[in-house]
Amino acid sequence: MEAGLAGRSMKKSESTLHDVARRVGVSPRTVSRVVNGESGFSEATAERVQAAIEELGYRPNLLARSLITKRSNTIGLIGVSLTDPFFPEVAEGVQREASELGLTMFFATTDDEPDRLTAALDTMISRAVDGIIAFPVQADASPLVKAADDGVNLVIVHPAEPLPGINSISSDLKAGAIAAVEHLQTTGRSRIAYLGTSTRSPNKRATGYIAAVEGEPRIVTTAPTAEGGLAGTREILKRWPDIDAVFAYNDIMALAAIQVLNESGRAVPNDVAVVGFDNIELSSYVSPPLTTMDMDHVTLGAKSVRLLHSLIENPGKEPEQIVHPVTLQVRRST
Amino acid sequence: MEAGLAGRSMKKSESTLHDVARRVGVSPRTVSRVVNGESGFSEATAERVQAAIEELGYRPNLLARSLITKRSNTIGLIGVSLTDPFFPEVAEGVQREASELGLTMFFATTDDEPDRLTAALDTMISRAVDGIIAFPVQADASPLVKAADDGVNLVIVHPAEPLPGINSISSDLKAGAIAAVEHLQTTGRSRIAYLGTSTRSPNKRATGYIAAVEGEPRIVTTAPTAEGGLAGTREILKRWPDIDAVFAYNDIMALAAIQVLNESGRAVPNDVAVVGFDNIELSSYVSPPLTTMDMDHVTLGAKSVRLLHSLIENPGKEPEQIVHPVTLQVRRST
DNA sequence: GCATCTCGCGTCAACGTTGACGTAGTAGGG
DNA sequence: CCCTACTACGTCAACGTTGACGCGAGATGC
Repeated sequence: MEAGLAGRSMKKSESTLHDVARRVGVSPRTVSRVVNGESGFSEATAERVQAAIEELGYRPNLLARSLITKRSNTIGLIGVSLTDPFFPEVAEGVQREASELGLTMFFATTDDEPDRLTAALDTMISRAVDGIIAFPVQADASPLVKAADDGVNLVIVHPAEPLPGINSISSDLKAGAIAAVEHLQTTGRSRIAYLGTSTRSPNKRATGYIAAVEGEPRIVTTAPTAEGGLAGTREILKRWPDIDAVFAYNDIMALAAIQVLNESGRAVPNDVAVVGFDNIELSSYVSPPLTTMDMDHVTLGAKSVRLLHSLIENPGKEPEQIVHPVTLQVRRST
Repeated sequence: MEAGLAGRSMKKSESTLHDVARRVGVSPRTVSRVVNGESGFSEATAERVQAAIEELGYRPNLLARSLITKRSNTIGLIGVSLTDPFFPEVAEGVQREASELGLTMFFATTDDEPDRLTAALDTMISRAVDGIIAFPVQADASPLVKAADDGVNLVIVHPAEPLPGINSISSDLKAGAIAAVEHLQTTGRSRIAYLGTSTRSPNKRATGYIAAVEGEPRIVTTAPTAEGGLAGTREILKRWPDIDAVFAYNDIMALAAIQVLNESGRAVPNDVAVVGFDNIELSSYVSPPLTTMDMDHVTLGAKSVRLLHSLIENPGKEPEQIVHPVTLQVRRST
């Protein structure tokens, strides 16, 4: 209501509980009760306090609140890089679920450098996060293990190796591989090759393939890249020219396989069916669109928040290792 | 050194400056000085303090520190969704630069809902961020304007419309369009059509095209989607069958254009050259790989952090509108 | 009519840190 | 020998909030 040169950039000096209290003529403690919806105040005071809050543009200072309550309602998310194809999806799921649960999210990436992982953990812990979700990929997980031992609420998404005693959530890769092979079998394929990779020793996809395939497994291992896929597929055709299906370790390799199969005069899917793994975006754009296994990273992220939340709410809860199903995405390559 | 049932999950009770101080036999204030690298302590005490910090696993409580210093060394990043094709790149650039500057990042998405934008701003401000970067896309920017008026350090990336008095950073779309057209001209094309869209009124790309093209502009506007691209390109061919180049509003439309051109018996790039805009990932995988304009979102994100940082360090700094260049990515479609 | 309870507050201390200021002891200058 | 300056601390209050507790007034129970 004041005349003059108001407007423009009035840097509103943050007001506090005390300012509101003074305005209304009650104690700060009473304002605090109203703000937090506790009991112990009359309807009339509540209204006057609310009015004063509006007028002053009061916002609670969550730092001060957290300092005393020992709860910040924040969680941290640590990943490798947003240029990784899956991490944005995981982060999206984390963000959605966190927002749903009223949690604010810290975010950091490590580029798989152990020092940066340690640094990210340190700052987040120093900022009193209630818990941390990590999607560490290849990196050395020992800083994470140490944090968990220190009592930090921690959930690891897709740990590279099993970490007993630590909360984690992984995709059911073996079941996914079995589903892929079974899909090929039910669509009439019987000579199914596995275009695999040997980078990690106990490869769950390979295990699933071996469990599901009938007769002698046809396995070639190579690098998990486009080049590896090209070479590996040629090797497969040389060793078993009569195959009628290829199950690949990932979509990039599957696309390479399609290319080699076409070059060799085999039509996909008529002569040879191809199933990939990962459901990268590209796989729905190529011709023929690729049948593949989808890990549903968004849901994976959301689930990891729910797990973390249950840790926060139930201190001393026993660690849990959740497996998340992988679903078949049927397109035109099978 | 203690025997017994130690190990396992020793929830290390957070230690404070007081604990360290007691251990060393100095005052907390002295420990604080050592931790912050201030002056006023001897080399000997510093060493003993450091040792005690190690032993106790002391971490400064950044909430308490921020509460009193009024600086949190945190910034917030608000975007629409990580499923948006560009936001992860912006976020990656923001994260890298923030990490470089010692800033911790809050993160939130809005799905273009104004209420969620307001909510994200509110919590971040309540958590005393030093500044906020927003990548709002279509949403109503008024909550952002209000925040800026309240004195929040704010940088908007790619504001939908110019917001005078507010710090922003945008891609130089007009210059990009000019560069695209000039590239076509220098490679010998003279009858260049623009496959545009009419969603936003003063379209910078259209302006650039009109400025650079020689003779009468050939413009068709349609929806900025694959379907729009198909229909628009057919319209172009009907009206100007003799065109030798198409400049599209975005890559999706450019890819649709290539498809229609091929169907009409025109070879790309031999008969007609095509330039897109955005440099989406897909554009390097298609055949022929698409020549397009790259907005370099990672650098854009990094620059926005530097701008925000300068705001934080220089209170009262005049608002700045930065334009970031768009670069030509030549591939095989031209 | 008195004890008891509940409501609607207020008071005080504490969370872990740093800013402002004080001070004992030593060094150096004249 | 005194004054000044500096070093190496310590003390105290404050940041904005909430937990623990206290207390008077009115309602309720018997």
